[in-house]
Amino acid sequence: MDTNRHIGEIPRWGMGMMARRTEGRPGGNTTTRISVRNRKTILDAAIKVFTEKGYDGASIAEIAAASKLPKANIYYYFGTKEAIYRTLIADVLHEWDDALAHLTAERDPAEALAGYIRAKLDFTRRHAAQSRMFANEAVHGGRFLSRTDRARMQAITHAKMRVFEAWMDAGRMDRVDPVHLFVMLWSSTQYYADFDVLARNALASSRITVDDYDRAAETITRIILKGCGLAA
Amino acid sequence: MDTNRHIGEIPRWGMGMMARRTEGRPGGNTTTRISVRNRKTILDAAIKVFTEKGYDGASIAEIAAASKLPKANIYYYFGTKEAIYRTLIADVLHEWDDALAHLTAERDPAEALAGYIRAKLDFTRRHAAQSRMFANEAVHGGRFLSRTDRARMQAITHAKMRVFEAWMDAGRMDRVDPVHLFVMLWSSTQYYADFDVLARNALASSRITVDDYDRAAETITRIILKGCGLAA
DNA sequence: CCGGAAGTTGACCAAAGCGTCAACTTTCTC
DNA sequence: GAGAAAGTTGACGCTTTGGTCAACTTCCGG
Repeated sequence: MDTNRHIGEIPRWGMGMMARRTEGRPGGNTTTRISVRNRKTILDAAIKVFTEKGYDGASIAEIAAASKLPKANIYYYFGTKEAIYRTLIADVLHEWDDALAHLTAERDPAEALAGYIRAKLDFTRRHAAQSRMFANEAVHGGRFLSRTDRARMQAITHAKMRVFEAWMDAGRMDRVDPVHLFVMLWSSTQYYADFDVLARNALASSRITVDDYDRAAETITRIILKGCGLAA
Repeated sequence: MDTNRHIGEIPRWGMGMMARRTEGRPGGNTTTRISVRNRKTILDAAIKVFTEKGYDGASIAEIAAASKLPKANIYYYFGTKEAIYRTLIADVLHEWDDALAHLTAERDPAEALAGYIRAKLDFTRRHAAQSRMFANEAVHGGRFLSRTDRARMQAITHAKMRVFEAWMDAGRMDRVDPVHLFVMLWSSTQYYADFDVLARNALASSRITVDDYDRAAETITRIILKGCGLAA
């Protein structure tokens, strides 16, 4: 209903099976100077457009305009709108791993949590567009999150929940439900990027500054740490 | 670029000025049995569609199908897609006030906060679709949030922040930044509805149950209260 | 039970959307 | 520097979409 719309069941091009488009695209797999540069240009432009308009609202024409390349050229590198989007989603998913790396069972819980909160807020501040793009995807039910993506996310989340549990077992923090603690961490650190308008409205300012992020980090850290029985 | 597309600068219908559409619509203002029923039918169907697809992704044809009314009939009651959407957004905005009513300076802070968290989670659970629709609107920068809407939200938020400050001044809770406390409350209670896919993934279940919501309420309440120096 | 208001609806329109294509130019490779 | 591979692009096809319209039926107060 989205893609392949007027192509129907039977491929019209020669060659066997599907192939073509996304994979097998003419410029889809090349790694030449030009192709690398152009793919980057396109993805950068696409982030902006997808962030502002969402998947459905974004048009290839707009991405073309933003990247200053003709529409047909976009199709030369990415066979479909979906292919561009999926690439971007996969990217952001991987980029979150860095912040998560803070949470290891060996570290001091207070230190680790504080580090995580700070790293996560830092990331969302610097990559607000991607953050929002992902938020949009999630709000729409994760239509383009593959089974693998979900499994990966789940594995990582659960690994971190086991870290919390290890801390609790060792009596190093209060016993709380790890899932919901994780949600609190995740949601409060995402908020400023994902719901920028609302945050700005609450802060009564036209832009969220680095100072705002600092204060957010401090407040969230203090409440979470104390809330989990971790002395400051 | 969205609406009024092929109408251009000059209205084509007779009558002076704009008028027509949204306001002045034929069936736009009537309060007959039939019109009330149909408007409700349409809005109910529209919530579903807008929630799933977002503003841009939703099509009137789809809303028509979902409400089992012909497309032209939708236009009889709502002049534009935007009019339907705006109505829905305005509605949800008002419905949040109820939960907020918990937060008054006179009440015991611990009790008030616990009540708020519970009420908010309850609301998002029962009106998950609207919640998500609003989240989607916010993620897209609040294109359809009028100046009045924003002002109202800001006024309410700030009023509640003053409640927090009153509690702090009276030494009834720790001194923390009220904006960011508010964000923590808001974001963690919205998460389960807005990011349903992610929450389900973390919970490793196919549906978020009432029990899940209970555990969420308990965990969030405990961490926030203790985190703000409020004895359980 | 009549006349006007309210409601219903199929057919239609123009714009915008995604994706295609074939001809052309630039860039490599040997 | 010639031939092949890679890249470029304007014009085009078909579908969907928001919105309109005019003819028709139903409803309701007097």
